[in-house]
Amino acid sequence: MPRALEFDYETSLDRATRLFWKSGYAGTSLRDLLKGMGIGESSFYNTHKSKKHAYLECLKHYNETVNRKRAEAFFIAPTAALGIRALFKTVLDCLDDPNTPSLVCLMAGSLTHEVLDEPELRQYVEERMTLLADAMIARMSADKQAGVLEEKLDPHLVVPVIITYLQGIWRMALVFYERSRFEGQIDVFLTGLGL
Amino acid sequence: MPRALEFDYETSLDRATRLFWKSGYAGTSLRDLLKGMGIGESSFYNTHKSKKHAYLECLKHYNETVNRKRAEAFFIAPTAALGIRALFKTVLDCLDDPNTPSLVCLMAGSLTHEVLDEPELRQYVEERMTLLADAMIARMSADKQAGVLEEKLDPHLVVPVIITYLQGIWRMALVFYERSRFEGQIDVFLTGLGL
DNA sequence: GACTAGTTGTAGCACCTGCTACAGAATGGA
DNA sequence: TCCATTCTGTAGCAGGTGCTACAACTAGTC
Repeated sequence: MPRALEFDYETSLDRATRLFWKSGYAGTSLRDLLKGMGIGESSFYNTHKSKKHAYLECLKHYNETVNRKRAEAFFIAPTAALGIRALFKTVLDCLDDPNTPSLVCLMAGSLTHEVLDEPELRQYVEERMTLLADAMIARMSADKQAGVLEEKLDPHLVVPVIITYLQGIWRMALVFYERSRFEGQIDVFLTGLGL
Repeated sequence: MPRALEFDYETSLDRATRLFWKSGYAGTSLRDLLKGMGIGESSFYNTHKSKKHAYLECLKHYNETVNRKRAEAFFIAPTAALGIRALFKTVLDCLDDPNTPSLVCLMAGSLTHEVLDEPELRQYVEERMTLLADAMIARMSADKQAGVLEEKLDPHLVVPVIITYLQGIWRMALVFYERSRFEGQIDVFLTGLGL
């Protein structure tokens, strides 16, 4: 091994993730990235095939850190219903956190032409969203069998509704955000669904 | 009047709108616009101060045509509840229409940093969204007074929930769209709210 | 100490971005 | 017919884009 990397890959990736998170894929130029990551073009292209691939790595990193915590909040809760409420709470906490780079989740922010038009990125986003949906569906089904959840509730129908609403929240927050209002609206939404 | 415009302003604006609608603000270059509109840079900058202002004009044009029909569907319906269902139907019809340039409403697609960071654009989007919300709230309040709508339903809480869900739909459609599934989900969502 | 394999900084490529300057063309009124 | 006024096409600017070529550097191996 003739020469070691002069920068820490993990921290540079974390910085890149925050940059993409803040301004989106197209809104973050390569120069912005390099400056934020603290490396030069050579180092960048030695570790990332292209800007697109770097973005994909950032998406993965984001899922393994930020979204992982959200998923945990869901799974730790004693019931699916409480888990979903916990999940929404993490979203509001994120919106409130002054440390958060942006009012859109990086994954939710990837639901745009510019990202979805790239097959590799699209595939990953689709994959991740189905993964989340399937996990929620499984959890709710288990609750139903255990008798904790109303029998008439169809997880295959309710879960997509929840995810859709979640996406809506990330968009609305960009325009109007006020915690108490959002809390009230989420409550109306979830109790309506019977959760 | 020394010389008349050689192109029709309205049709050129309509074409521009469809281009922005298809690929978003940043995704549509000035060259794309000119080509699609069938005019040269001189003509463009004689009628539009800048690309940003042209986008604003397109947003207005979109609201006066596409969104106007949606609003009409809402107001024509005998009750607010039916109006909201009619509104959702127009959205699904739009998603199904092969003539539709994109699976995101131009207004919903404007809920991005790139657009919202421009003060003039942001102001217009905010204004339009509050306008729609207020109209829906007023309609629901009237229905409540008339005894057509459940008393316990709070329009100021329910309407934002509906709009949030609407935004979510426009995002989810980019990833997974299937009419029958969406119909089922919308029904679960609205009946949950008591509509 | 030479060799080799890897990393780094610099300079620059070809292309695209929104936008402008300017000459030429077309039309009305005097 | 000349003028003024407006429109249009062309050419090009200054700056930004993602990316690459290349020389210099750094380390471990022989």
